[in-house]
Amino acid sequence: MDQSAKRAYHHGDLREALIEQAIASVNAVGVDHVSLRAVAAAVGVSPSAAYHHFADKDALIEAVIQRGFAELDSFTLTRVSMGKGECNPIEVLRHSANAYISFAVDHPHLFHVMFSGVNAPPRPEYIEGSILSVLAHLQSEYGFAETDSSLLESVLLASVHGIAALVIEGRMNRDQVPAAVDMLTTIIVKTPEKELHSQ
Amino acid sequence: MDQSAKRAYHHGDLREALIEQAIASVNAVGVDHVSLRAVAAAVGVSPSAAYHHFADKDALIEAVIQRGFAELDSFTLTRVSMGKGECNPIEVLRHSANAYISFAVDHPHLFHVMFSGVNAPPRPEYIEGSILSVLAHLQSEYGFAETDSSLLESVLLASVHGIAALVIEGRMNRDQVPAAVDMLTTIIVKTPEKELHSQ
DNA sequence: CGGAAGTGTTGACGTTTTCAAGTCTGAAGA
DNA sequence: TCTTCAGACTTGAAAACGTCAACACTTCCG
Repeated sequence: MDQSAKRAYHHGDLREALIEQAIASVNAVGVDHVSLRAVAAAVGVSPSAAYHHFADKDALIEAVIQRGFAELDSFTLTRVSMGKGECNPIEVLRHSANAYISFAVDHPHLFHVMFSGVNAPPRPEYIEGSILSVLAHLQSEYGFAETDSSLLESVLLASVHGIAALVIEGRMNRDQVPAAVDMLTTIIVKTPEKELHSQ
Repeated sequence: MDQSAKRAYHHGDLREALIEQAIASVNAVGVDHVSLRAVAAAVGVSPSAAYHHFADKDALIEAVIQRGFAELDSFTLTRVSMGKGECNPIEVLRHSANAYISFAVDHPHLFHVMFSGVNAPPRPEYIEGSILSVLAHLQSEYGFAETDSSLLESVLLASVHGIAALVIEGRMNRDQVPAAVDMLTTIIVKTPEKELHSQ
């Protein structure tokens, strides 16, 4: 039996195909202009077929969002592990940040849906891992207080995310990203802990 | 003649009323669930009436976005000028940043549409003004190089924007915002310029 | 072999954006 | 004052959308 032959009736893995096509559509025209009917048509099934795999359109979009986070994660991870000789945690953070921003800039519409929740469920995010490793490094090197760690982590994450947003909107040049990331990380590393409390 | 009486046929300033109602709807349910028909009905006109004032639905949303930026600006501005005795530029920046984030958190849906453009036209943003004043202060105090100014400005703006995004999504507690803003500004102020180039 | 569960289709309902065609109104000119 | 006319609004309908009930095919398991 030829398992690669297209079956006329049963698709094989329609759920997967719908998600894939929906991601492509989101990337192409933005989530506002994605229609279930068009996605189904592109995959070659009737609009109703999707309802055997997703409760409604929102459920499909939610699947797209989850897939987006997974792709962001794996993209950042492979980009970081490519420069494998690198052990300096600050350099690792820089690579993570640059990868995160690259992904955002290359998939602006997908990135936008991913962060469109008003009180979204928690998502995986690899970059947090590299941030934490930098903080650990700083702590052993400069003796940062534990209490500041979570706040500093948030500020770092926010800054990286914000740079991505700025670039997507065309308010910051893409070429400036590495310099901005360097500046950000440098600023943080070069600030001794006691300064943080002596404002 | 009673100019406050509602005219049955001619609305008076339908364009304005539509924008106002559209902003309210966006704030209430998010842009995805705003319909032109509902907006028109809420204002008391037929759906087609809107097309005498806007090319299409997207044009109305674009007007909402512009209005959103104007409101963000005026909100930030009045919040800053309330603490008028304050002359320390760093404190002014902190107030600006906190106001910016407050606005975002209080109008999450509006904030989200405002930054949904992929290569958006330039928007006014007051906070840039306060950032610039801080940079000027830093330059005279610590002798920052001019070349770094625009980059540092972007990083600051990005960080503030990113904190707002984090809070909206529920990944950072609202109470932590002042501490995060303090930390961010402190880190930047306490970093002498030469450190920036000695990575 | 036979039926049940799963997967896809058809056709339809209600709602949406959008537009062409028509109606009303207020104001300007005779 | 009367007429006229451009602009503001309505009506009605076309096309597309999300969604669902009812039906058809296919696979798998007993």
